[in-house]
Amino acid sequence: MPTLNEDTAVRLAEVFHLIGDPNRLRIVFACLDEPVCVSDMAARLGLSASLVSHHLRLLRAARLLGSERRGKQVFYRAADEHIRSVLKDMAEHVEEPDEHQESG
Amino acid sequence: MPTLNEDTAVRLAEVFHLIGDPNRLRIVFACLDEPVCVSDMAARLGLSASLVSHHLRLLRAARLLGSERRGKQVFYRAADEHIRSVLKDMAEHVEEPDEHQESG
DNA sequence: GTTATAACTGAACAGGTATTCAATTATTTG
DNA sequence: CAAATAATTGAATACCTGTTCAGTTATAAC
Repeated sequence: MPTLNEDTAVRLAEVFHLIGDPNRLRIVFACLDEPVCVSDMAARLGLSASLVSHHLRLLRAARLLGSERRGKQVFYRAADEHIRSVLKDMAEHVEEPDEHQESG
Repeated sequence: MPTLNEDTAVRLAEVFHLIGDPNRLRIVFACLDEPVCVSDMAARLGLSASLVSHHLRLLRAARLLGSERRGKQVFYRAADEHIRSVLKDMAEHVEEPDEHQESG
């Protein structure tokens, strides 16, 4: 994997930028395995519905989440398997102690 | 993987935030497989040495990169295998067409 | 129709941050 | 020592973004 194409870098970075916010990351995690409606999400995460909705719009626009309306409620869920994989891998990295490195 | 611990979310998001900038992402990619010195990196990416250095400091502080001085030059390289895995997975996600989703 | 609930939207604001420029610190060479 | 190259640092700035608040739209129940 050599130097990264500038255009690809921008698109990739956009995705990382989105999950680079704690609340947005928690939102993605919340609907990783099952669809969750906005109000439940807000309650579970202790955030306002407005804030959650703002974040959901961004996540959906980037196709990280998909949405489906059921009556008055709108359910969101993680889009695909890649997201799951990425989050799991990165979680491992964070948990890890510090081997790998010769200077800080 | 249920709701994400708030503290873990913050630390995870910090990592994603770092590679959520196009230039920083390209920097990580540039030294993914081999150590690269700052000046080479700057030249290759078309960025000032100062800017690259600023970004490198953040990446190193988060232990995404490791550094090693060789004479006048300082070489940086990606820290471990997780980074590679995450970037590869996410690259796939970006390349993918749009299956998965019932509403935009 | 009205009322109630769920979600979305826009404006506004505070705090954060990517970038540049100038100056400074290493390290090597003459 | 001085000169040259490599890299780091700090301040300044222009831009971006997460959050809140108030208002609006959509759906369901009465």
